Amino acid sequence: MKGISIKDIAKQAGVSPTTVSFVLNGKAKEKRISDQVSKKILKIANKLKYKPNQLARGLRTGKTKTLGLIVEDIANNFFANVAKVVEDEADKHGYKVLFGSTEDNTEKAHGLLEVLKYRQVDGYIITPTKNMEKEIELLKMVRKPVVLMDRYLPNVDSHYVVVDNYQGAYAATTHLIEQGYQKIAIITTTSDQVQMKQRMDGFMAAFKKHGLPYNKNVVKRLPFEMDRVGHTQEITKYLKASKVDAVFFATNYLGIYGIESIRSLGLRIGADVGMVCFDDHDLFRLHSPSITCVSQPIEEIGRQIVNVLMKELNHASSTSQQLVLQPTLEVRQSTMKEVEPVA
Amino acid sequence: MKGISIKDIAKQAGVSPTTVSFVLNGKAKEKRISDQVSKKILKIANKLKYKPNQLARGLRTGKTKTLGLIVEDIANNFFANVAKVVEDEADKHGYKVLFGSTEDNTEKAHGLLEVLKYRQVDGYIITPTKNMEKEIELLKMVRKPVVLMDRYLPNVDSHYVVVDNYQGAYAATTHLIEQGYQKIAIITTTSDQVQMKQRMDGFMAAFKKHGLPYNKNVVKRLPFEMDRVGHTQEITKYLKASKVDAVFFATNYLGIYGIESIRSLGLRIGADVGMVCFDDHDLFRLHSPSITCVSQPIEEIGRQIVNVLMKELNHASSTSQQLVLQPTLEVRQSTMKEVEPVA
DNA sequence: ATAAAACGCTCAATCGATTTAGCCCTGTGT
DNA sequence: ACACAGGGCTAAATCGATTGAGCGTTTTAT
Repeated sequence: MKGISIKDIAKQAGVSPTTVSFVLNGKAKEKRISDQVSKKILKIANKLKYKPNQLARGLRTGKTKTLGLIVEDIANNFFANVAKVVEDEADKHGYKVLFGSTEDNTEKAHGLLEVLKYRQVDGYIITPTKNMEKEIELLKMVRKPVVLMDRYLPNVDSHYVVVDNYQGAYAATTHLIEQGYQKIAIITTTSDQVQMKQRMDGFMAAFKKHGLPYNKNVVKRLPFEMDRVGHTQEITKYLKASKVDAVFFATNYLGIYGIESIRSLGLRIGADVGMVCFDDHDLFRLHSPSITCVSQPIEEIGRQIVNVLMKELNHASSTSQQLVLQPTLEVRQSTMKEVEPVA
Repeated sequence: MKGISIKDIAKQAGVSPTTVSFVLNGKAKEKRISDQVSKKILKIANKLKYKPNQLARGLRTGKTKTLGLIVEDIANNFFANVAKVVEDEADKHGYKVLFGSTEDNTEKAHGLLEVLKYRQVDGYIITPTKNMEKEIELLKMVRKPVVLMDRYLPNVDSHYVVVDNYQGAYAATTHLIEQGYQKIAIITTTSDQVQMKQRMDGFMAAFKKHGLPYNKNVVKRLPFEMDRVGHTQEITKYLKASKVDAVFFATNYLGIYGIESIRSLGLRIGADVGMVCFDDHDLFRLHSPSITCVSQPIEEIGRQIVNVLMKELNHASSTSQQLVLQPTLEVRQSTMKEVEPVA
């Protein structure tokens, strides 16, 4: 079941494999191959539908034309959407994508990197977990392009594409305040990764700016590993105990659990408890009442990630490309104290 | 930045690369390598953290330990969730996954297959588009294991893992009828692929069984390529014109568009228009009113897909493994004519 | 005692493409 | 007439692992 190889073409054209390789790699001019021979080879290659064996090529050149995509959770709406854009864009450049989910677990992330490394992927797109500084540095050492996404590592100088988490959270919180909510809380993860920290900071900044009393009770942190039931129970418990009148959920899945929790308490979203969530979702758009959220420009995130990576793959730059894209606040019904008629 | 190769180990152990290869591939006994040498090699390999170069190995053996996953849309909730399970399971067997979305477009699917082919993936997981019969047959010819998912091709004898679309649709429709809805419609895709056809058939069978008048007006078909706006407009138009009192949406994204449409008409889901959707979604669970749906056993689908594929990769069987898993009807508020108090 | 088998390991070819070094030929300059 | 410079192409090494054939030594069988 062998495919067409460079030898087959060489044989048919009556030339050496070397010549075929030169021509097929566009080095005909540089290597002074005559036009006649070039054309003949091209024609035959076309006729035979020759496709270079990527393994052989990779073995020789060290380039596999493969990217590694390590996300937190490929089943999550945000990451799945980014993955799609990434795959699409990469494809345009002739790259394929290997993927894996970390579940925000350092061990899993480590395992994924390990595998991708000895699969010799050319570049990495990584949603880093904590304690990944060393591994990222290591990749830099071996000159493998890396683009971090969704978050970055403050102590590592690397390329990254993220959104302005601070501004997003600040705008969301300010919006809640301006809508007249008084006792506002933030529900976030236990993780102290930069994107979460920035969302916290944006939240707090809005608090300060408007002179709201800030204390540790306004923050509820929940571990990523906890399951759905655990999350909703914890959120429900917290909401019942703390008597807040609005909540900022720091990620999309927390927002989803949050909706469940608020409703299980018999409270009306918007009227009784305002809510904003970081990251959009079909669910937020269509929920009644619809959920105000900080929407990330997914298309652009994906495009830029690949963009940066391709630039690096072609000619490594000395300075890190660090893109901070602006999210948009999608104002919906969950932040209206007066209940709007359901559309 | 070369990695550790078999040669390095050979040198350190004072043996030939051949011997190292034998030992590392568990052929020590078979190839009569002494225990001392075996152990020494193993120890050195461990110390050096040797990982075989998959490219070289693949070039020689033709096995890449890579699977190709071709889905309709990786950003779709269902496929993203299956992808996650697949990646996880494949990983357990030492396989990595390359993925791509077809958008249900034959050309795109063809392109993906082409790429995966000359990337020499060992096995394929495919959500086939129409007119893929030839390509699947071709893969069979070259003895590449293929498992179809979500749907299969009636004219091709292949492995597949799907759900019982007929039963799912039958149960959903019967449920609508039993809830007292009279003018029931189905909104589906223009595609005549088997999963859609079976959902249609299940729908119609329930109609017949209960003596409901069936005519072509109860069916509305929409093309996959249409965008959100187009979909909602068309659905809205149809609902307004046809005066149905319940709708069965044949896929999750149609259901999502359907919710938008029904609401834009100012109708109450459940009370004014009952609805059921094939395939579950967070949105359906949390929507008010919550949406009754036919839920697919995603975990098991993913596990079985990999399961079947691994069996084939180890020893090709002569008969096709064709798994039809049972979906479950999740009864929720969207099929209650009396409006329940929103929880 | 001697051929045959068992041991324990290695040589070298192979997978398919890339790439360095270099061969032979023709034409130009002197 | 002779060196030298391209022009046009190829041989062979290389990437790292696998594998069929085989080589020298010792043990077993007859």
